[in-house]
Amino acid sequence: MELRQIKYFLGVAETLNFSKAAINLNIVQPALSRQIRQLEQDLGVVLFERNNRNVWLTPAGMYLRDEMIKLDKRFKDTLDYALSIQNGHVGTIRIGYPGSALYSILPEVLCLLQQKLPLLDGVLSEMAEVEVLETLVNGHIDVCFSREEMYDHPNVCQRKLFSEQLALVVPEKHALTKENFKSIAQCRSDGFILPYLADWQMYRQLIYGMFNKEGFVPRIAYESNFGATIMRLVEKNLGVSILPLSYRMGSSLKVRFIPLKTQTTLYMVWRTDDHSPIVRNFIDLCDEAARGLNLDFECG
Amino acid sequence: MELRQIKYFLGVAETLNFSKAAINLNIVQPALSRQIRQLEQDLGVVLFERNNRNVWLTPAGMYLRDEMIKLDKRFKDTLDYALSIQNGHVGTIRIGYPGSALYSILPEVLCLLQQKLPLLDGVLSEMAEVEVLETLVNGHIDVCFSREEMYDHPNVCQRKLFSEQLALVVPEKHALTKENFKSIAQCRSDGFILPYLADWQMYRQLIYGMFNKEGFVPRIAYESNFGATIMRLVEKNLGVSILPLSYRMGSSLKVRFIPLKTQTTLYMVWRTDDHSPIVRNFIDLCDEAARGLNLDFECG
DNA sequence: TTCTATTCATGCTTTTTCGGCATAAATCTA
DNA sequence: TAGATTTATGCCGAAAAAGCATGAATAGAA
Repeated sequence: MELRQIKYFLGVAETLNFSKAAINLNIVQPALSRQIRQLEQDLGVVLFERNNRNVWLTPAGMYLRDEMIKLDKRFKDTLDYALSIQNGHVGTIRIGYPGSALYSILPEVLCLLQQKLPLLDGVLSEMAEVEVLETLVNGHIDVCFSREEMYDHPNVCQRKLFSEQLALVVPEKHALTKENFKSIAQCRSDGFILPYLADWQMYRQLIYGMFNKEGFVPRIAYESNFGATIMRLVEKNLGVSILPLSYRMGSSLKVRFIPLKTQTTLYMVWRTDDHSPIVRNFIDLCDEAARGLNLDFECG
Repeated sequence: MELRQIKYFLGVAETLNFSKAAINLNIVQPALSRQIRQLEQDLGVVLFERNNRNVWLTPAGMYLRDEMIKLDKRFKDTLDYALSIQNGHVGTIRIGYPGSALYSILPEVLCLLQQKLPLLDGVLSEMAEVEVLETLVNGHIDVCFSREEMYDHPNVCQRKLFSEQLALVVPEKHALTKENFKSIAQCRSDGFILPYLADWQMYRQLIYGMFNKEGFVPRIAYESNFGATIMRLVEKNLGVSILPLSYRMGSSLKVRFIPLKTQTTLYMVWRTDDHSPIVRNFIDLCDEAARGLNLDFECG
């Protein structure tokens, strides 16, 4: 018994006429008659009652017709789903990200994911920038966002998503404003609230490079890897900070963002040996999200 | 894509080894490799990752393996059920019977039906003996029980099931007992309660033959086609009756059954042109029930 | 390292199956 | 009764599948 014969059976069951069914099935009538007879022998079930003039279904034939139509549909659906799995449209992707991705690319990516790959589940893990790489390499996540360059790392690949300005974050009552701002050296006497940054991190060099250029060493009032915490401390007059400008989007606190010249870049990172189509699709999705990103926070 | 290829796929998925799977499938390994490759091309889905040494399933392959096992089971179940339909083990049989079958063969038949053909639904219609034949011929029922001989009827077939004695039914306080009973002529002065019997009915001839033999014409007090009604009237001293002895089984009324010599035969009847396997199975079942019937009501 | 055994893939040949054609047999219609 | 329609059967060529021999790669043992 073969699927071809079942297809033929359904063809005959539809027209109840071997000649016409044969035409629909693109074979000649004798071939069809033989295949149906073969099927009946294999099954041990008489599907059609027929004389030299008429054809009709037996009760068992009617039952089989109805069931085979259902099975055929389920079969096709199953194949479609398997194709979706192969194409990376179905499954789970574990995403690691530092808090600084939360107000820029991440919501856009998740919206796109919902729209374009609704069968793909995203599992989100927020973590400090310093943890991101190790978590990825250890296989606890599949992709991550990072502000670190790691083009020379052998086990991971990286792609630039977008750049944005850094901003000085001061309490609302602070004397410094966008208008009177000239240099962060004006905050020389303020305490700084900065994320904990390891020596090897490029982001650390980016931040501290700014201080060096202006010729002072900032006083560290507090360290925190969580933007929300940092902004709250700034609001409470406990210091000033430097954060990516997109943080402005998620804050209703009484703090002021003063854009700086310096840019920070967000990257998308994945394991070199991970050829999963899900990861590939997700990277493409992030690319698309980054291209569509509106970074004009001034007007936001 | 053919069922053969799916069978091969499941074979390889089980062992993850083309050579061993080929042995299990009774083909040579190159043939198996080619068929799997063909299947992968047809589906557009890579089922196995393989190098020259190892084979393992892709995610899509795992999904398809699990789903195909389920589909295969459902497919086989469907074919089994179709075979049951063909063999008359599944469906509905409409059974007509006169009340006099109710205490003898019918319960036995229904028990056997439940045991041996649990997927066969019996639809019961009690009706007067005079209606049974017409209802059958008109196609409102598929089989019926009857006490009439109709071997010469062109449209129906008939088979004898069993014979039993007739009995005189008298009120408990009636003077006549098994011991002092000699002839129904002793009831010459009693009113008789008999079913309505058309002239053409053999059963009528059977009953009235007894009266003729004893040389008297019974006085008909009441007519009823329902045994329960007749017995109740007898209990209430409104007359005596003649019924098949098996009625004793279903009665807790204050009536006495006095066995007579005369026998009555119950037949099973069906339409000549009805070749349904369900009817055939049911007839066989009734035969079996009749053979196993315990007619020794004396000891019951 | 080298040899052997195992495993999957490829090329060629044989066998089986399937489809096409001609036609028979049966039945309905004019 | 003749013609049209429909299913079944016999025969043949084409296509597909299986078998066989062998190649290529690799893991494991000597």
